[in-house]
Amino acid sequence: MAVFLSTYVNKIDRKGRVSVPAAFRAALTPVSTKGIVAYRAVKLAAIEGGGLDRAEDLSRRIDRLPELSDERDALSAILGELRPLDFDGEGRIVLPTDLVRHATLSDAAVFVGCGPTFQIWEPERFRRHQEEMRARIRERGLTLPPGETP
Amino acid sequence: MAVFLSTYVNKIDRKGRVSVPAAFRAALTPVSTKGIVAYRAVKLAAIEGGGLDRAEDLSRRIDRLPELSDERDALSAILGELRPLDFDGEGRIVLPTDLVRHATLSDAAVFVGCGPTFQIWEPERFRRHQEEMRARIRERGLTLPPGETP
DNA sequence: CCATTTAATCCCATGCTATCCCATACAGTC
DNA sequence: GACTGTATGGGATAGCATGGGATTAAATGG
Repeated sequence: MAVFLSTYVNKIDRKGRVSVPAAFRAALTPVSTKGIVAYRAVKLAAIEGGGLDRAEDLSRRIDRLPELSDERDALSAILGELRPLDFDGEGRIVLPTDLVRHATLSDAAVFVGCGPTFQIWEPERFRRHQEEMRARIRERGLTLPPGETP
Repeated sequence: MAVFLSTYVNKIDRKGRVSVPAAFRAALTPVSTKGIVAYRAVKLAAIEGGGLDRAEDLSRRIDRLPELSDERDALSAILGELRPLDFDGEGRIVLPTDLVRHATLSDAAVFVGCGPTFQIWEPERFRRHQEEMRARIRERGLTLPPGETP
């Protein structure tokens, strides 16, 4: 699966278009070179995105939850939020207005790599979020899960 | 995994390029000879770096945490900080401006081997830091744990 | 069912920046 | 003292982000 790293800031033009960073486009798997999927982040004022294959992945994972469970009902609602967004000839996407509102985007968008997914933030909001996360790691002494032990 | 040792001082040219010490490049594992990853050190005014395989490793370990968990949200913010930096034909990298600012670099960079990772410092800052660390060992009477006994 | 307006898509032009490529200096080695 | 590899500098080039029209598709109203 694709791995998104690093952070990029791109402009949103008056038509609502943004270039997806070339590095992110290059990271997409061959099955999803035509575009990405985007949806409102559940707990953050940001847009969450990933390759088109992520839709399938999410669907499969939710399908593992017990049927008729509240948990499943809630999480499967995410699937309805997924927006496939195709690139134009220059590797740009058009951000749907409701996603723009959810992330309070105006004229610039920060693309943040999160491994198998990425996030799209309003610059100032992202700066604050990043500081908060850094502080949380430092103060709570969060540590990484260990690597594989075969 | 790669092992970085010793200390090297290289110049930063007006384009922001620095040669990664040949010894460090040689220490990289075959899977990551194309470049390195760099990120702001969490507790120091320095840049931390390692092989590209380190990024994959981090991503894989964070991906083990359940999605939508607070812990994952915090730790995945680290991935956005990771900058994959490719070598040019001469083994140089270009340091992103925000990393340069974080480490207050200007025209020279000190590469310090720290085993599986390395650090990049502004020369004068590094000198002070080094003295401080030596003093801490002396004053607090810090000791090394013994080696393994198989 | 057609006409008119609106919105979305495609296509090309531009400036910038990062990347490539070659050229030089310098040091250690044989 | 010639040679190899490393560090460093600078010009040329290609890729990328961005902006603006033109063309097409969709939505709305008659």
